[in-house]
Amino acid sequence: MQLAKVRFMERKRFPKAPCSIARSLDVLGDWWTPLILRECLYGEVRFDQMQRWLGIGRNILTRRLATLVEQGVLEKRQYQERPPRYEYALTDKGWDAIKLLLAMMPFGEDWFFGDDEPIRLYDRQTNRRVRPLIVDAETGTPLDPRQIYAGPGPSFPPVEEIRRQRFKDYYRQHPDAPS
Amino acid sequence: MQLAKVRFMERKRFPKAPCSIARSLDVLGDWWTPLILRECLYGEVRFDQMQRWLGIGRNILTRRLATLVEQGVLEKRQYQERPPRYEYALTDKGWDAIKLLLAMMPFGEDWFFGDDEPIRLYDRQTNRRVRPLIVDAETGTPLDPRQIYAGPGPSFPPVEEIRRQRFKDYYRQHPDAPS
DNA sequence: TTAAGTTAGTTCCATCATGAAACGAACGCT
DNA sequence: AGCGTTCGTTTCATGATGGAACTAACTTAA
Repeated sequence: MQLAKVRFMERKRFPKAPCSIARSLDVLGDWWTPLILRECLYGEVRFDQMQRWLGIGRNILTRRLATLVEQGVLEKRQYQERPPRYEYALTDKGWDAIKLLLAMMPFGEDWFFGDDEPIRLYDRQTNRRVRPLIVDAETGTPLDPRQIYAGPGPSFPPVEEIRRQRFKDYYRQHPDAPS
Repeated sequence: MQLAKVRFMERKRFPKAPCSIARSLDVLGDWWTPLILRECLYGEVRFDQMQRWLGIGRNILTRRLATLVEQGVLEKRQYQERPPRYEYALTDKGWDAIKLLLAMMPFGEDWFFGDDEPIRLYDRQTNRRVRPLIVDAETGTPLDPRQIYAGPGPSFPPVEEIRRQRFKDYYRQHPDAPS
């Protein structure tokens, strides 16, 4: 018979957190998942290819792929009958997740590589170099995080309203902080 | 006397990986770090504030903050003499990291919230709504990951050239894949 | 001046997650 | 039949984590 043991420490997840960041991290917030998606972008879509390039444990890869399929980020599809072999294809959601990886590239280049970017992106049609940049969708101007503040949307739980208030207070006291 | 024990399993890190994504993940690739940075964006820059909002263990928070300061993402600064109290301010590098969080928001909204975005961003000057979007820096057009391929930059280790070749092979065989 | 509260941590411990290596099942080749 | 390859699963030792208790230094209330 199974006793109802008290559970300490489960990795915290926020499946209902009213925060896009937390929810996104729930999907790809661990160490390996983004790298697995990177392999998909590079065209390494088979179990063994991924395993070799990443040096990830096969058991871990098994679990991660299962989770990603479960979450609708990847799609397992058979590419061969006998023996049955599978590859993992990005779904629409998966391709959207790839955008987050693209956003990481300029950060890595700026802070770790300088002119020595290890990887470059090209347009498949024009073969022209592509550089990801985060802008404001309305105006098209590059986003400066220091210029931004956050506020609750329409469905925000009331208790969190306090946070917005705090934010305003803080910046009232430190008009130029933190910089 | 300290015996030279064999070390199994350390969390894999890629401090020298020729990949901006891996290097970025080395800085903020775990579960809590992005949420800590989110709190900084919201103006919750003190130990106890962060701890309460996030529900993170204090020991973990201690370690994460130390790491972030070490990596130059945050700066510990005294805001009070007696008793000495500190707050954590984003550095330039930190503000750049915030951009990655901003990139996550549309993903979370599109796939988890729909019109019910829990958090909105506003311009601190104009108070106009701001929506992050990833575009190509040259042309300003929204990035479509399916339209992109990756290639090695100037400093890429030769062995990785194979990857590029593979990539090309793959897409020669599947001109429209993976979709 | 004493008692209680706050802040910013550290320490200890049980449990979870991870990487390495071994194992295994299904098939292909010869 | 025997061997290798592919795609995993299982086992095990160790690292990472969350929770609770503890500490040290100071502030505030009585």
